[in-house]
Amino acid sequence: MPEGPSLVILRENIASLTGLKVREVSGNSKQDLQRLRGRTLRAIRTWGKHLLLDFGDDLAVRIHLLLFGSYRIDEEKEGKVPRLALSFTKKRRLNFYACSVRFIETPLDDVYDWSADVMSDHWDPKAARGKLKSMPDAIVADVLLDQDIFAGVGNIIKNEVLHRIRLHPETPVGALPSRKLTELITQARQYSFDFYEWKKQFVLRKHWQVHAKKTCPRDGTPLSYRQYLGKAQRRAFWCDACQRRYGNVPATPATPLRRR
DNA sequence: TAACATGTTACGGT
DNA sequence: AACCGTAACATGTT
Repeated sequence: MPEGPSLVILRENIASLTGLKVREVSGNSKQDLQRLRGRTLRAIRTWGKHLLLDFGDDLAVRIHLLLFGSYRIDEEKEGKVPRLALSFTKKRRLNFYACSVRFIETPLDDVYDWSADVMSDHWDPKAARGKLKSMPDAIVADVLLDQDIFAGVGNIIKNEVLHRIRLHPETPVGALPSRKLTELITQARQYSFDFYEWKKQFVLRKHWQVHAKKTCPRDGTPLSYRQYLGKAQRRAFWCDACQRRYGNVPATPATPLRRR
């Protein structure tokens, strides 16, 4: 559920709540939810993996679904206590479960750098390039997950983008030829839009080339897999035959199993 | 069925 | 202060 494109879909699914007034609020969030009572939902925005319910007058609710979060529109989830349940006028409802809920009491434009959001109209590839230039030693698997650079990109998108551009996950940013760096930035956004379309059509999974796969779709080469790769310590799937590693950086030894 | 996963944050230690 | 590693959280799926 929770990568950037899924949040855009969520935003679109609840767009019809814009302009409605909150009649009742409940939920097990620690925020003072009753402050929302009687307020009008002025706008719904997203930034990366954040859903932003803007109630105006410097009060917005930030929802982050993390790994397990979910939502329901105009219905309840059987046997689950909502973290936040909003009842609106016109008998509309919106529930969120197992997620992070926080108030933001600063204008959203002051808090968020919209140019970093790969799904945003304000996405700025040049800004991303500048940030990447300042961190030559970081590996590409880590920078794709860096929300200050590629807000909305998650682990699936990371793995798929790197395969699409035939780039090894452990390549340091500084070792990338200029054109490859351009591809990385371009495809971080392009793949996210492909993800968005496939997700809407319920065909996302079948388009996965490497994520959670065993062999490379190009020629059946067994994929390499590391459970905890890079600083982010996330799963990486890649093909050593077609994903090139740049730079004279020795392959890192297999990551020791992280204690869990 | 136990382990894991599309994610992040809080906290303690250095 | 900045950085690092670990625990914690939560739930559907395999």
